Amino acid sequence: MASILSIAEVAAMIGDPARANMLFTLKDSGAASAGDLTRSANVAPSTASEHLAKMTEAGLIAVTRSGRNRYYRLTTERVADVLEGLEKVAARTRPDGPETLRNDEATLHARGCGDHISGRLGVGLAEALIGNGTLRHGQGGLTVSDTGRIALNDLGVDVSTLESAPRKLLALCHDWSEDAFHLGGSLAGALLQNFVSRDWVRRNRGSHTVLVTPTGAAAFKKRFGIAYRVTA
Amino acid sequence: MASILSIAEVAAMIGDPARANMLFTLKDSGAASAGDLTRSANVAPSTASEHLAKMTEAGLIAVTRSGRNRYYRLTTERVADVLEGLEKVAARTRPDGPETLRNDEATLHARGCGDHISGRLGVGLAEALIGNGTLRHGQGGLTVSDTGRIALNDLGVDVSTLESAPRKLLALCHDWSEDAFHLGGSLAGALLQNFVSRDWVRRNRGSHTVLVTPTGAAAFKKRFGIAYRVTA
DNA sequence: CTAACATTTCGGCTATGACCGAAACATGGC
DNA sequence: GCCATGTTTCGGTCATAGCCGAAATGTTAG
Repeated sequence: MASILSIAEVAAMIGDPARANMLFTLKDSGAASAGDLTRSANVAPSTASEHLAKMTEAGLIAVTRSGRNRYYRLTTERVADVLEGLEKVAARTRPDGPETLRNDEATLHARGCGDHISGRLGVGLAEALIGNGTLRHGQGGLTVSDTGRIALNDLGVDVSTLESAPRKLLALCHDWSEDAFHLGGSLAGALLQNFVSRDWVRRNRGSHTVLVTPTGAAAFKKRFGIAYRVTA
Repeated sequence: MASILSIAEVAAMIGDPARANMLFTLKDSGAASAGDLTRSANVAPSTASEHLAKMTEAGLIAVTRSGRNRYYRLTTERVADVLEGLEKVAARTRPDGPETLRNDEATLHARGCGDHISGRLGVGLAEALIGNGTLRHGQGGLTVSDTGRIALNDLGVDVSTLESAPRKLLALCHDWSEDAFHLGGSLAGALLQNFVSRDWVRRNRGSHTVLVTPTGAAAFKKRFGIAYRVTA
């Protein structure tokens, strides 16, 4: 019979988004290297290493070495069972958790020229990506720079694939709500898919709006300098 | 499909010892009042109220009112399932968790006159209970004072029941390890049972020693002024 | 109506955990 | 042997969660 304290410690191990991400990656894939899990959780290697050490020490995961790589896996099926159980419980509680940003801070909608990210996120993204050189505003319109191509690929957006499609890659559209220009085109759509898969934003069913999560707000601020305030 | 973030939030809800205590109390008993859960978790009413509000908001528990009491219960069987799963996982990981106090700081053993709590805990308890008036050192030996009786009952130790048993209620025995007197008798045994159930101490299998947990160290310091240092 | 009980709210305090960059260490490829 | 890659360690920063007491609020018993 485990004590309340040790049970709480196991739950707390799962109770961090980065660690939870890693645990689910391991549940789904069976095993993964420290590098894989670092990218999956989107944290610094040092952060990932510390989390992996904690989960190993807590007995949730086990490690084997293969060359320079360390491969991790869940220690038992019971750990996987707990993750599934938590997933079921989480699915039945409030879908956006106790703390969310307000609804109308980012919108997604489809128009003639493809997906758009409007609102503060879309405008902020447009400004950030032009400002940091990812996108270039040239004579031929908006284009992706060479270094920008690499950065977007690192983020998980394959620019070449998007370019070979018939849809327009990039567009700047006037955003009446922010009185500025926001991002449109298939790149905007791909970015948004990426943000959804990272749980930076969540789609609102039956609406074009998306919800920026606290994790997303932190990521947008850090990566793109887009500031959001947590609201009640 | 719940997001990683919402799953981590559910797990984090369980990942606090006070909240976990309340959740398990509800799992075992079906329903309990806020006051019951406050005592169970051994926190201040304000702390308990805040925890209950969080778990309610997170969808883990639900509340109904009856007069001045608020009664809580788990919202679904899935929550109970997760708690059981966590219990199984915790039972198979390191039983004393990543951080414990050293083994030899308290010992429990049975002698001719009944249970003893020796070592620092036993000596500290004896001193504290005499010092705060719970126990009186009179001509008839060591006795429980009237106010001490109430205090012990509040702690969950039923002194009357112990007194009606044939075993010796109280004894002071010389503790060679601390060169002082420690507590013995059925009251010592009942206190120790109480501490185990609160996860303030844990028995070491195959040994008379017990382990003082960080929670226990905090409680002993606060309630009895017995200082422990957390060790590696 | 008042006192007692149950519970909540709020402001404040403190410990701690997550995060990271830089440096160090381990391993493999050339 | 050197360089690149993967990973860990360590010192430091900062946000936040848990805790509480005091006061406030709600309900009931007398």
